[in-house]
Amino acid sequence: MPGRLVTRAFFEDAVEHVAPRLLGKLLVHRTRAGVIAGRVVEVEAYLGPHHATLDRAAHSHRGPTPRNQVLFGPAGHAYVYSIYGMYFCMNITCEPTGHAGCILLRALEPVLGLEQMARNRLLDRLLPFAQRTRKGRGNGEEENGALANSNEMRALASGPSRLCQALGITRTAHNGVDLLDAQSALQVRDDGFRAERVRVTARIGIRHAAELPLRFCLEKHGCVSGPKKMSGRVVVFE
DNA sequence: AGGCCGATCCTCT
DNA sequence: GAGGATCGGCCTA
Repeated sequence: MPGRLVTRAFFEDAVEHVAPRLLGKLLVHRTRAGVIAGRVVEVEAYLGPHHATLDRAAHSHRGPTPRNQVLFGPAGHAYVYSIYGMYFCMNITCEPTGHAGCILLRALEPVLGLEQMARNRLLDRLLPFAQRTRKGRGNGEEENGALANSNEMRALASGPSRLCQALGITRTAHNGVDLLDAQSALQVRDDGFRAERVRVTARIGIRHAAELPLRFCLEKHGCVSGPKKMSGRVVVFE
């Protein structure tokens, strides 16, 4: 398993604060077929109903329901829901118990298990690419900008439902899972990667509260989803 | 590069 | 009964 487990305290903070810091962390899935892992390169924050700003795009904005109850529980757990009858999206719960702030994972850079990702995504034409790629064979410490920029790499896990499909994340198997437990099949880990330039923009694909600047991505990273031309502003981390 | 469309079904009102 | 934190295919330019 690459890197080290992230701490609970990291996620027990205000969601707007945690979201940009989550960029660069690893989402790791231990499966029978082997370890599948990706680096978080794009996220969106969703505000709980306790927040001063009402976020009508958040699933929690009218309070707890059977679907969203995980959001009101402790930080560092997976909230996985199904959408459009055919896909899943995954969030990570933040803030103390009772506060429903969460972070939607929107895109990963494939790091380990690229061949399994291609199979899970039903992209058989990408199997040769995944086998050829160093990272796919598991010795993947090296960062290769050209590879991260390739259409093949982007096709694997750029998009909230694509990344769930690539890692094999489903609601029945993973909703409510503790991502910070060494026993869990699904974990968030830190391998020392530090984000330098983070772009902040409006969130994608929502009707309500569409103007809030709550989408965060690694600046100029080839695996970020959505339009290539981006507005918003860039924040430099030291 | 960007816009429109249909698939498909769960959730909440 | 309506709508949705999407995706992939197909269209125009």
